Amino acid sequence: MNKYRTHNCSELRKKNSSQDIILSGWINKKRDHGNLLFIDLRDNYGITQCIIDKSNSSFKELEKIQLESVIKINGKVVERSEETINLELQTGEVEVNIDSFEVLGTCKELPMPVFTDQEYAEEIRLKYRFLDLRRKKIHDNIILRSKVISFIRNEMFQLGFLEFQTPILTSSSPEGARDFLVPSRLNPGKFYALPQAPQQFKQLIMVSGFDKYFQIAPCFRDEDARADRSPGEFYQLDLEMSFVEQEDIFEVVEKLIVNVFKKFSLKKLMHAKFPKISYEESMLKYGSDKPDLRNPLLISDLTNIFSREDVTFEIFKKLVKSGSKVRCIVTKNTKDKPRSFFDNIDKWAKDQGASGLAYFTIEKDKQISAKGPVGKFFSSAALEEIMKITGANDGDSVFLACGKINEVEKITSQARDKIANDLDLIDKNIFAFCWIVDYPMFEKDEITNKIKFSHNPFSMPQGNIKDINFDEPLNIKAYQYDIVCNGIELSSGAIRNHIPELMYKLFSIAGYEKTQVDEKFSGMINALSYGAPPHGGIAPGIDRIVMLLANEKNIREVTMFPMNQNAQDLMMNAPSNVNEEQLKELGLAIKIKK
RNA sequence: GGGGGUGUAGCUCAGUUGGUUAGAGCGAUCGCCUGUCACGCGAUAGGUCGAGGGUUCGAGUCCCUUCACUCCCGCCA
Repeated sequence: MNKYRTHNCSELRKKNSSQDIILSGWINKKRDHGNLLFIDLRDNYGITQCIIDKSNSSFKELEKIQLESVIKINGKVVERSEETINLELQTGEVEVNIDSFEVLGTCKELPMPVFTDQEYAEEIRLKYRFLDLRRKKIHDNIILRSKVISFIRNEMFQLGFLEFQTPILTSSSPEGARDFLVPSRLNPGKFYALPQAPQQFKQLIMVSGFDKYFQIAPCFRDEDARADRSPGEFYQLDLEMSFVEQEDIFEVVEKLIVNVFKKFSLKKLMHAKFPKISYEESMLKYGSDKPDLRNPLLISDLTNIFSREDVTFEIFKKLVKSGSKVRCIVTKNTKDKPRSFFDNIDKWAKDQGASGLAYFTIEKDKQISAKGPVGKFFSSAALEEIMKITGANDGDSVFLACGKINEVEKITSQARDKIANDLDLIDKNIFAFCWIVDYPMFEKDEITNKIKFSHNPFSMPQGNIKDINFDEPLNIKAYQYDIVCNGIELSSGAIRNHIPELMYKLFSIAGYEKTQVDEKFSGMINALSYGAPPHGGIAPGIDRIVMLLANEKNIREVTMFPMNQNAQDLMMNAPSNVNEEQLKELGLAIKIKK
């Protein structure tokens, strides 16, 4: 028999009555009646109420033990009387009469309470993460994470995938995020990089003939944090398949995602089959390549309206003439909303750094007219045209933004969220998935005006390779795709370019010489010239999937030991200084800019 | 790198127009209490009001600087 326990803290039931048992756990709560003491004993599995009174010689001693100390209890299970049953506990029909106890681990005065629903500052939570993790909600989130990952593993094995590990110490690559670097002792002055993703390795696995690979892969990117983005490291379900087309990947991943979300959440899926939206359409209708499809508001383009004679909104007309775009959002039946509703949105837009959102409300008397600050600039014929384009009716309002295309896309995208939240249009009990497809292979860098890869440089361009017009690279689309759920980018993938000549060609468009490609991607470009199968894959973000399933807005709520926003681990004190000896061995000197 | 929010007891927070000795709940310590499950009652301890500077007869409160945490922009193929 185990010396610490015969049962865990959620096991005991009526049928155990009058058994002598041993429990071990943390003191969750004490209720001290002076001559009678209740102790809620907690472990990973649950809570059991234990009881002792002054007739027991260890009563006084137990009374004084701190909450969150770990104790072992020898006692007898007894049925509770009818009126003292606690239905909120799984073990609530019984309790344990304590015979004797032993302290296994004492607890100092707590820096923060453990048994409470109260929220408290993240700084202290992270510093005492081991206490924070005892609290029910986050404890359950972490257990959920474990279950989701093991479920995914099983599904992947059943689908015929093999799990492989890939190196953590690898080489730095151009393109993409900032690398974390690790100095090499044996090769002074040289550095390893932590992988931003096992991208090249998984392609090499395909070249090696393994056909279907997956890994719950740690990925490292030295970029600034967001609520849904850990600084430093995160996990992807990295997968790759040989001899596949885009649709084959979609089928596998969509099935997997649907199974995971159905198993671990009660929320409904908005679409049984994920809709496919082209990048271009998404940017137009949602202003973003990660649209929240729960949000019914759509964006329309009204640029052409502003070249009409009967529209006299001169500020916009002038901007349109010099190449600006006008986009709008229509809100249904908002004619009776108070002025403050509209002005708040305009003010909010200005706070976001935009020049504001003009608005009017469509009214119909004998003919169509527009009310509101800029309503007078539109003739009824122009308004009818706007109604045709946007599907607006009388009683609806139109919010307008004008500016360079990127600016307009950004502000209308944010305004979609803002207005939908203000009007409470988003159903929180739904998961709305979609595929974003047909990404452009290249884009123009705003600042340098140079052509660069818009996503993954290893993606396969669309169309027949002989027919691709490389002279207009901005028109080349790629077999590149994302999964988006509720406005969160869940994964990104592509059919890969496995043809070395084509790879050189594309890299040359992005300004890389052949020799540079050979040097930077030596492992892969070399491998592709020894018989590479057509292949493709995708990498859903594990942390974000669990975040959605746990209904959390912050990724740290589903991460066991997260770093803070400045990429510091407050519990382990990382990053930290190293001593001279270590630096010397690596041939490094510290030069801190002030 | 830039913008917003927050910072008062171990924890969560209140603190009026700038005015006496900065308060409450939880926690801690001590005492009372034999059926609680957020047990109850009483008492005690606990404060660099994030830090520095300024205005003022007087600053938790007003001004300037700065630090920490957080949210957002940039960034994240």
